[in-house]
Amino acid sequence: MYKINGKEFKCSVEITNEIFNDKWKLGIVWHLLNGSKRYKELSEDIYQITQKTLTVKLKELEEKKLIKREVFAEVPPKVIYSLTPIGKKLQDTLNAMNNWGIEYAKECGEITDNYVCEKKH
Amino acid sequence: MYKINGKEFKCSVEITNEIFNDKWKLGIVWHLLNGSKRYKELSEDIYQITQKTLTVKLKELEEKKLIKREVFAEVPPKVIYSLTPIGKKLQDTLNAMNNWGIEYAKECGEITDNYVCEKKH
DNA sequence: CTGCATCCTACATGATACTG
DNA sequence: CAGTATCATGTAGGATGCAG
Repeated sequence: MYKINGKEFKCSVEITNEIFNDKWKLGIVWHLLNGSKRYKELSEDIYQITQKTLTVKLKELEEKKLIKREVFAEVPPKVIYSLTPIGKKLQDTLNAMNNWGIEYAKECGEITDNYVCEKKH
Repeated sequence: MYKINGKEFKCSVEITNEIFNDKWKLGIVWHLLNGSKRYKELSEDIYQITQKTLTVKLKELEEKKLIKREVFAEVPPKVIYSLTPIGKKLQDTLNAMNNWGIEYAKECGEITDNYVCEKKH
């Protein structure tokens, strides 16, 4: 049994599932696994996320201590987002999800192009 | 690039993320990795899911070809749910999520008990 | 560039009752 | 036992505009 911020979980899979039970957070982490990025870069890299949602999700990830936010006092402003150590540990999970997605596409869909994300893990 | 049921995905992580972008499906698969189960067993094992939601999620998993549904013509009725081969391949992903959840609890929460799910992988 | 403030809607989930 | 049928609701996410 686990307790995080007063909330109880009976199984550790529940923890991971709840944190990433949304449309975008996993994708943000996936992109940050390539290295630190600015707000603008993320908003360009992550297909079709709106600015508002990106801001919300980055804040959630920061609150959950998965990413670090660094503000540079410049004009124009510059903010760098990067993964914390525990955030980086999501690499294994994301890799497994990535591999399974490919398997699933082979079996139940089609691969229409050789373009595969813009990852270089 | 991938296409599944007419829908396009730019990255295989997106596929996995979209399928499991809900509160329950991953947990159902996680339980079925222990072996086939009846409807009733699932509804008892999976903490606090309602019957309606369980039915909806089982149907979705079946449509996506992750589980198989077998009906036995008996009275009272008997229905067995089990993972398909592609469903079973989620083992790696679930294991990774399980491990990460434990790491996260160690770092950002607390482990209040030695009870860890009822898994025996 | 990096956000925040509003308004709005769809959908996932829950509560409850009922059935072959 | 294994579901269906209704009704209700919270909230994630989108659209748009503004700001330091």
